[in-house]
Amino acid sequence: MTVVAGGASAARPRLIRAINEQVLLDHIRRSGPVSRTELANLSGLSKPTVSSALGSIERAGLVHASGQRTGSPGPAAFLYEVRPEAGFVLGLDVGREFLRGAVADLAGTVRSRLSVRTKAVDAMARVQELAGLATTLLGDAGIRASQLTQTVIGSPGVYDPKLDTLTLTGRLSGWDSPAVLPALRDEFGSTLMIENDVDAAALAERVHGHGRGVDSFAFVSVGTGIGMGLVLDGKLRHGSHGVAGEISYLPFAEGSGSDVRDARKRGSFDASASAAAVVRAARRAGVRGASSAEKVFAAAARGDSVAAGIVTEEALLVAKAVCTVITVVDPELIVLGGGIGQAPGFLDAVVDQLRRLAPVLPEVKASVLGIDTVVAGCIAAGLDQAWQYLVGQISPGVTS
Amino acid sequence: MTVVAGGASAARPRLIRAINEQVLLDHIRRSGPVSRTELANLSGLSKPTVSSALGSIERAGLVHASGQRTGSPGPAAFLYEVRPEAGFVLGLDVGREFLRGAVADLAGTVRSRLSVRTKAVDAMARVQELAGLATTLLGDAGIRASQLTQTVIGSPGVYDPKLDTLTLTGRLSGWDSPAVLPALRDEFGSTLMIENDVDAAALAERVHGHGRGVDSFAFVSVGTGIGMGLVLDGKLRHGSHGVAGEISYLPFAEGSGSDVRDARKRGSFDASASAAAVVRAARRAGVRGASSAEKVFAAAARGDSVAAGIVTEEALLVAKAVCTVITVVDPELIVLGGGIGQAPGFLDAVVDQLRRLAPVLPEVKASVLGIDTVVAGCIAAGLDQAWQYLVGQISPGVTS
DNA sequence: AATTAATCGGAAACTACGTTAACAATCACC
DNA sequence: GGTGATTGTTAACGTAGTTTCCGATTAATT
Repeated sequence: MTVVAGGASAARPRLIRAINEQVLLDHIRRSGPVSRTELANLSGLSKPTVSSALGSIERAGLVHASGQRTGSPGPAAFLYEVRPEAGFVLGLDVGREFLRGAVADLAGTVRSRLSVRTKAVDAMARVQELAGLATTLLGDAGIRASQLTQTVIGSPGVYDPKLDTLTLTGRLSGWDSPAVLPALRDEFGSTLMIENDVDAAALAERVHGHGRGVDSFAFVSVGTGIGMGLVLDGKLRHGSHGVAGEISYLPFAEGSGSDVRDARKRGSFDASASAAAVVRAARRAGVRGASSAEKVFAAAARGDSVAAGIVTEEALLVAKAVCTVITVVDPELIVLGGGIGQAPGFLDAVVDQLRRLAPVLPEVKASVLGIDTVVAGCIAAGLDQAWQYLVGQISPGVTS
Repeated sequence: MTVVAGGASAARPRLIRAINEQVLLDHIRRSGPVSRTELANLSGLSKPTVSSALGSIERAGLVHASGQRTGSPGPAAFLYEVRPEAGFVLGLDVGREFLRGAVADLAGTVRSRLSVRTKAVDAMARVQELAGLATTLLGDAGIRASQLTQTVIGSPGVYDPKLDTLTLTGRLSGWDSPAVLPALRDEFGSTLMIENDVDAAALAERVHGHGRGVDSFAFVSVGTGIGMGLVLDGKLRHGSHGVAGEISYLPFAEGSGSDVRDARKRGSFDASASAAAVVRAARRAGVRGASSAEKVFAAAARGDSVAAGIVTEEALLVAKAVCTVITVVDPELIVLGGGIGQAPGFLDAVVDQLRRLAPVLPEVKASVLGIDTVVAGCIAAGLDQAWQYLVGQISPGVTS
């Protein structure tokens, strides 16, 4: 559906060409190789119009004829598909222990993928490691840096557009220094985009996970840290200061597992509900071998009633956070992710608590995506951006 | 800016006419009486196009020439403005004690306004009272019911589009009965729209209050009940089940003032932070003459340190709710409304608490709108809807 | 009072875009 | 090899917007 927004500006005939080109591209992306006639049926446009618009798109290099379909009566139909080499996207995930990355072409095919353990001791060294990883990825994929249409870095912290800095970077020490952003821009050029890591994971969920076809959902990640990515009306919401979804700052000052030193720095909710908090609480309660949250959950699964109590307590905390999200934005779906969020049985424990707390119970699911989720989300965000850019290049002078 | 949404459909030349007609209408609405030439300059369209499109709009009856401007060289320019009689909107506010309402024309001018104290003892009697109020308002305005383009009722509770019922109606007893909605539709016809009362107030804030020109803001109302209206990207967010903004269900189970009987019915946060909870807490603390929240606030203002403590406690609760909203959606602005929210000094108390809690501090303001806010919001919502409908009628067959 | 300059509204000619209808070319199938 | 379905193009037409030009009108100037 075409929507005319609030302060609309006047439309010219070119606009409708631009819209129709986008419509055709959308269909080609979704349906793979298709013929002109099929595109006419899919889009509702007439055959001559499809031919004409497709011509522009083809001349711009975004699609190409990939083959012919025979077998049916009549001439062999030319099949058109996205030209993968029309653009490349680099996605990078900056974690505290690992750097991960991948290069994908415009069709979404991953051309190279890599994870490395970080040895960097400060922020600038980390920037250099990232640049090195990027070089390796480009080399593996056989791509020159100039061919990159878009680079997306998924990182802890939020980008404040008004201050043009990264803040609230939590466990990634030094990453909120004002020098980091210029250094990154210097390394990766003007096509660089920075996305919060959990927001990127939410985008991956939207493209590859439970969020497919869902208009509004919240991806809640509980693990080493706590965060949320919010997709409303199909668009990721960053917020006016970039802090939308920073639920580690929810004002739940639970006594039990919280650590006051963490509260100010990473948020009081993070301090009481992150993996470290689970371990702390388990140790205090006397759970043996509680060296990690996984082990506490495993103990609970084995029947350790004290550990089970810790797990229930944790489920209550997460349920409160989810309830908060429901009462504020009421999404269609909640996806739980992260080491704790995806732990076996945790989903049911959260839903049980939620039933008591929330005014309505939306769908709640555990993420089925794996370790490369953030990279996948960065790629997805980069592809979106790259498409927008390339589509804008088809017929210059059209402000859509 | 014109935005093409996700699953866009093909565009035809007619679409651009439809867009331009809307653009012209927007300018006429905003700028009052304007000439063709001025419209051409405002919109960027050429004079012949403006003349042609304006012709369609005029023939549809949405605008009319209201006069001529002389004084400058050249022929007198015809001035066009919205034809007020092209549509009428009825807005009604269903409260526990009062029913309020107003009738406005398409230009937004209020033609009649009325408040009555309700005597209804059950939901059906209340529906009848509403119908009576509507009849009086129409009579006062000299309008027939058939001339109403849109009727909007602001009411406690939320409309669940999936179940087609009102729920969570809180203090309005019987209002969530499944018979209410059919009865209302029977009385008010197919143009009836139901909006949550706090959401309506948020819309009023957007049109007449601090929300003017602000893209994303939250209107938080604290008084007899607690609620929020959330405007994101210029649009009111209802949520998938209609419960977006029902912050009375925030999982803050504060011990002090809460009443367990209320918690399940109206939400645990309502039970601990509504006006009734303030009075309960004040009485327990031994504040003399604490018969209403106003009196507790007045005592605090006079220097009663115990009452001041209650007020601080209340400010902390509200700040927690606001902090929650910030961490979830990060709006540009928070507007405090309602009897407690607009109480003198309360704003500063909340901001003080917020500084400690929230990851960022957005603008926070107290509403300056009065008792007719909900009605004004209903009128605003109805006018929007009426415009959409009437614009759709100009050139039939265009799916925008 | 006559002339000048500015402005308004519209008509003519042209461009951009999409639609329908007709058509030649092609291929599977009988 | 004929038949029928299908593909992609061409031609004619309708809608919409733009530029250019022009007559008519009015205030300001001479």
